[in-house]
Amino acid sequence: MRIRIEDVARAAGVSPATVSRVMNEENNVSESTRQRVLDAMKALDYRPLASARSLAGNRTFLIALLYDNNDNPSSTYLAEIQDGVLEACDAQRYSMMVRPLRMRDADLVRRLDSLVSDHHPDGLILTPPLTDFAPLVAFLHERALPFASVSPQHGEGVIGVAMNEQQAARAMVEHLLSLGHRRIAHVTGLPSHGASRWREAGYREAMAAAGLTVDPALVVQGGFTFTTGFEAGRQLLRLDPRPTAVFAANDDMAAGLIWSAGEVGLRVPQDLSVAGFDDVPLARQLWPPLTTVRQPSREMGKIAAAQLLESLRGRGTGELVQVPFSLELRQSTMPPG
Amino acid sequence: MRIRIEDVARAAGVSPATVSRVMNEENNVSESTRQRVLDAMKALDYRPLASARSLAGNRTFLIALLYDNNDNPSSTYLAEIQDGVLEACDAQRYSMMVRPLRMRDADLVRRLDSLVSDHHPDGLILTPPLTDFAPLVAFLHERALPFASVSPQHGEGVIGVAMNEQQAARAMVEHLLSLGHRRIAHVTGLPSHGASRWREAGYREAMAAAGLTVDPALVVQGGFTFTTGFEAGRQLLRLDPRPTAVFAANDDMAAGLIWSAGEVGLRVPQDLSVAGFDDVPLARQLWPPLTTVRQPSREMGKIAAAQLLESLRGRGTGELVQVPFSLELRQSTMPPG
DNA sequence: CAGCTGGTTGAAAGCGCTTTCATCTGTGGC
DNA sequence: GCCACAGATGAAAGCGCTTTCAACCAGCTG
Repeated sequence: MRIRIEDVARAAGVSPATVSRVMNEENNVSESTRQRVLDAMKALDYRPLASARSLAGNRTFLIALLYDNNDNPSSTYLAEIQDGVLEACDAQRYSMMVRPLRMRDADLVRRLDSLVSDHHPDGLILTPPLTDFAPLVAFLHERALPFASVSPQHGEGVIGVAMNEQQAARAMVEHLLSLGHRRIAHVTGLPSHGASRWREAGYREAMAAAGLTVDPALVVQGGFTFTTGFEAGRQLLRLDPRPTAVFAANDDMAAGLIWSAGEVGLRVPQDLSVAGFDDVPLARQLWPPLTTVRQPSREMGKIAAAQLLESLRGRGTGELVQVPFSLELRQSTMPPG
Repeated sequence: MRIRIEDVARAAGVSPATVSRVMNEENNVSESTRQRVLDAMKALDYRPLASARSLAGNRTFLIALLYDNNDNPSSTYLAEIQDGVLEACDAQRYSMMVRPLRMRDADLVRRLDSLVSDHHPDGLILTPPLTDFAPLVAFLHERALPFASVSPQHGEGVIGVAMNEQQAARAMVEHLLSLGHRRIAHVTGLPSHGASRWREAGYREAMAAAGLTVDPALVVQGGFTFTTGFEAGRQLLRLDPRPTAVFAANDDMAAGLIWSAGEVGLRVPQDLSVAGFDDVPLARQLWPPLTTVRQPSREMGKIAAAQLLESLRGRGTGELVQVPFSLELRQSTMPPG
């Protein structure tokens, strides 16, 4: 019924061992043999049985995506990362499993342990804020499990992918400055996230470079959610003088800001410019469409997975790939009235 | 190093065959032996190697979650389903893989075929709108692959989970009627989705039961996204007389409606009541918080997976489980001014 | 030209489980 | 009290790959 390696071997006139070598891209097979085997595999539409490969080869062709769906409000962001990872896995016939974890739970490591012991993934992908959670990272090192990180806070010796968020934030604030804004507020995210710190640093850097001192009242702590953005907006719009522009650390909070402006009868962007960060689908769905920093999340997931898979094969550079950001200038920003 | 079945057998004073029988919950093992084996497994913290079980037992302990991330705008909904499925898998030591597909792509079946041929999942879970996509379902039947559906349109002989959406929609519209609204508009979803049809049917049913004829202008076609809700709102609010309440087929569109009201200076709920469907996190994040129908997506994912796993073991009832809905009455609705 | 080397290839022994089949034990029917 | 029989258990043969090890075959070296 099922085509086995033996069938391919027979068709190609070689031994199963040779077919196996071809499948695993070993380099001690002569080119002519290699071609014959590849042809036979294609002709028979051969699909190696994953469990047999795993059992004999002591690897699973499985990677696990870890995320915190509790401290990470934006399921859209995670969904995009996941899609990217899947795409990379697909290309290499790996499969992906996912594991939601909660940094708050005391048994995070135990849950991770059970994942690892039960399924033996060949490697893992960490997403923020898990990337820098010490107990988790320590566990992975202890078990010598390869992993790649998406946007880790500490990038030394880590493989994965990152974007220069500080520089991106600075560029966005410089855009607001170039429109003529001077009283620019900032709503931060959760302090435990690198994203929050980088974006605030970029904001301060741009302001300082423009020779402006930041009024402490203009920086409000948010939590990456619509609601926290909404509340930060209420607080900022009560100020006198009011800010003419607000840079929010993510799009969800920017949406909340726009909403709070509407509540007190201010119009965006005529009375208040609002800029966000991430470019989630919501950004284009808002009214007015949101000026924001585009973070290529899907692409980042794909790169992280590709980096991991490369390193699993003992190839690859094992570095932290930097992806470029871009500013999406839409209708939520304009020069101050 | 690793504890194998043989080690457990030795510790329990039985043969590996018996340990295997205990693991697989076969019923031809004496109770005393069973206990001894279970104790030994626990004492040694034995974790059977999945690939060995798969190879010998001809099953993979793997299920695949299929979704369409193209025609299904709400990544939140999918994320919740996914979490529920994971929870059920976890409990039974199954693992889950995910596969995004696009109904629009001609090669959907080919992509599914490659998933099945490469990974041999023991079963699948279908989410809307894939649940009723004929080529997909036909393929699964042809391959005799077990599957469970979440909210299928045709429930006969299908195992899975569903909610009576029509009844829920009717209840929501009845709530609006009870507040005193008479001119109630409805924004539909994508016509290919059962959700869209059921919700509209519930709306019409409630209106008819109240003895009201539905002005055709009050029913606007949307597409489940914020933007389509926003545009439907613009259209509805231009009507004269205006509707005093709108029931949107999902929360995203309800958010768009609220936004469109703001644009023309109408306040929700004083000038316009808005109700949604699904109760995604956004519903609570909006201002005002959205009155909506709670659909327990996470729970539904969990139930679908549990049903599938039961049926894989040859147990279970193999039916379509009905979950209850509830109305979340929040601040976006009030009696007409 | 014998001996060596390095590159190719195949035979065969597992990897850690499941499952068949045979064996063994205790039970009830006559 | 003996035999047939059902239930409980173990021995052993795989499941479909990978990998070690040995064999083989040029092509060189001295």
